[in-house]
Amino acid sequence: MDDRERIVAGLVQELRRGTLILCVLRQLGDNRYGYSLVQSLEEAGIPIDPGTLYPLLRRLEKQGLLESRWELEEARPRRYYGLSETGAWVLDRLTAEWQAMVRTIRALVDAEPDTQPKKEE
Amino acid sequence: MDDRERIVAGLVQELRRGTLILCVLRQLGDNRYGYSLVQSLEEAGIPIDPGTLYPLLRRLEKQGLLESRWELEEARPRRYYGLSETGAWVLDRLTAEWQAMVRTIRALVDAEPDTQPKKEE
DNA sequence: CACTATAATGTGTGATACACACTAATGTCA
DNA sequence: TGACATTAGTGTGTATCACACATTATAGTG
Repeated sequence: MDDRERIVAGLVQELRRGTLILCVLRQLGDNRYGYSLVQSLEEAGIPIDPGTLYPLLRRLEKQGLLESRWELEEARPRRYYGLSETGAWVLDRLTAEWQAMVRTIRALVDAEPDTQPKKEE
Repeated sequence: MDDRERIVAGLVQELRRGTLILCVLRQLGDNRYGYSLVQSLEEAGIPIDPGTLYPLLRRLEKQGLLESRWELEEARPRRYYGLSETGAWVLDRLTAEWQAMVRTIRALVDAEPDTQPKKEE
């Protein structure tokens, strides 16, 4: 309800942006179908709307990072996704970049902000 | 030149999204003008295009996180920005959310992906 | 058998924000 | 004087995410 809370919520959403792909790629180490990803990410503390995930999966497949196939034998038809070779390579690179970014930002955030406490007002 | 490199570059850019605001807010602990932010962030390993930063600053000011004033006494007129009270509050919250997010993702990324090495094919 | 919940996959739209290219002015130094 | 750095800004295109909505199929309940 607070204005400031709303601003923070927006910024947090902006922060999550992009990390979703990292998380999804990571979870696709073994084959999964969309709905199971929604659930396992939810459990991991990363809620994702199905309306966000499914287009994401299609996008990643079009880029060649994922491969999918319909599995019709089971109780319900499900579309299983798995990392392609390219996808695995990209995941490695992306993970490294993510960790570098975290270190960079930690350096900024941990830095004393008050080394020059004041200037003239 | 590689296709895969281009994909990674795009995803990294997506990762950076949102973190820019965190970094900028953090650097505004003491008053700064736009161009100096471009330079200090560059040194810190976070290059930012002036065409990205200036609209960002105006946006943050419109949201009430920043306050600015023209400084005409110096060699060149510069617009100095500083955190407002709200801005400082938001920065605290955002920093906490960021760190929580980093922990959550680390838990995902550090998890062994090969606990169930194979399924039936 | 109708009705509903839930599993499972998708589509369409709108808000937002970032990158990039561009403009424009002033100071500095060779 | 001319080139370059400094400093601030605008405008446009594109991509992503959230949200609401749609669709099919199965299982369960009265």
